[in-house]
Amino acid sequence: MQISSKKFEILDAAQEIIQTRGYNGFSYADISKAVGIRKASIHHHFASKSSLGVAVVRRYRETFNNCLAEFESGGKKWIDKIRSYAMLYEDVLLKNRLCLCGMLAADIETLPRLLQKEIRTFFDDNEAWLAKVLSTRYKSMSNSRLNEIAWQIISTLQGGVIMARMQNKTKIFSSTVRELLVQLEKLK
Amino acid sequence: MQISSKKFEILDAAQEIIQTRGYNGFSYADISKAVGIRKASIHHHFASKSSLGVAVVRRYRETFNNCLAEFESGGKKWIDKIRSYAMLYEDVLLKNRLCLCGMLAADIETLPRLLQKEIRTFFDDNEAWLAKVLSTRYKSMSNSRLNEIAWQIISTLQGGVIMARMQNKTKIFSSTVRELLVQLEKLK
DNA sequence: CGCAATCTACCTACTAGTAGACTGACACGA
DNA sequence: TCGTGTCAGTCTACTAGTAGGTAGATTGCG
Repeated sequence: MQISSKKFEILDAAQEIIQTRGYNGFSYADISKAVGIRKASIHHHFASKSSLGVAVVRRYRETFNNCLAEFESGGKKWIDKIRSYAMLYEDVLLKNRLCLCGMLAADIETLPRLLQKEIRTFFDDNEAWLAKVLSTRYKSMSNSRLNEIAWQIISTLQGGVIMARMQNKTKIFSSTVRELLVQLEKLK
Repeated sequence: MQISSKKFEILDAAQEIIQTRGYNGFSYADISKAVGIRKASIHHHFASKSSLGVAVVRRYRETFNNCLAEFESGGKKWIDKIRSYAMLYEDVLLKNRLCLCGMLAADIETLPRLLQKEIRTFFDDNEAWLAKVLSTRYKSMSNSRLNEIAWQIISTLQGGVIMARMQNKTKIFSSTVRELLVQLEKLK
C-alpha cells in the first residue's frame, strides 16, 4: 500500500464535489460519506476546509499545467494546441462537471484569501500559455492584444462548459469551440 | 407608500446576494440584516428559500426580456443590438456582480427543480433573441447555425463576466466583447 | 373588527471544528 | 525474541454556531 491513499481519496472526492456543486455546496459530511471515514478523520489529513480547498486547487493546477506543457512539446500546429486546450474543458464537461477553477471563480467572493490567490494564479498561467501559442501564429501582434485574445478564449470555454452543462447539451459546447477556432484562424 | 415595499426590498437584497455569492452563499439571515426585518418576517412574503429564488429569477427574466424587446424596436443596426446586449452584462460587472442566471447556471446541480426550469427558460429566451437578430444579417444561414452562434455569444459573455470579476479587471471583459463583435461581422 | 405585517421564541438538521481515546504497524534496545 | 515507545490514522462524542422553517402573540392601519 502506498503512502496515505486516503489523502488522495479525500482530494478526489473534494474535487468532484466542488466541480459539481461549488465551494459552498460541499461539506466534510459529503466527503466522509464518499471516502468511508468519519468527519473527524478528515481533519487529520486537512486541518480545515480552506486548506483542503487550497490543496485541491494546487493539485488541479499542476495537472493542468503538465497537460499544457505536453501540448507545447508535442510538435503540434498552433491551432491544434488550442484545440487540445479546448478538449481539456470538454473532458470535464463529459463528466458533468465544470472546470474546478471556473466554478471557484464564480464563487470567488465567498472564498478564503489563500484560495482566491490560487485560482487567480491558475488563470494567469492559462493566459500566459495561450498568449504564447497565439504569438507563434500572429508574430506581429502586440502582447496586450495576445493577452486579450487569450482571455476571450478562456471566457468562451468557461462560459461554454457552464451553459452546456446547464442545458444538458454537450453540442452547445462543441459547436462553440468549432466557431471559436475558425474565428481564431482569421484574426487581423 | 406603495403596496408591500418590503417585498421588493427583499427581492432586491436576495438578487444582489445571489449575484455576488451564489445560491448556496445566501441565507435568510443575510436578507434579514439587509432589509431590517426579522428572519421570520421574510417567510411571510416568501414561504421558502426556493420560492424566493424563483421570484427573483422571474423578475430578472422579465426585466431582461423587456430590455431585449426595447433593443429590438429601437431601429438599431443588428450589430448594435448585440452590442447593447453585451452592455447589459457590462452593467452587471460594474456592480461587481455576475449575471443572476449565469451564477445560478454554475450552481445548477444544487438548485430546486422549479428554479432550474426558470433558469433554462431565461437562456432559451436569450438564444432565441440572439438568433433572430443574427438572422437579419446572415439571411441564408441555417437556424441551427444561428443558434450555435447565439450560444457562443452567451458563453463568451457569461464567462467573460466571471473572469473579469475574478481578476478585478473590467478591461478583460470589454476587450473580449470588442474581439467578439469584430468576429461576428466576418462570419461565413 | 379584520387583516397584513411584524415580532419573539422556538425547532430540527446541519456546519466546521475539537478533545481525547484507541488501534496497529514499525523501530530499537536488552 | 520480547518488551516498549512512537506515531499515523481512525474513532466516538462533543462544541458553538448557523441553516431553513414554524407557532403563536402583537401591532397598527383601513
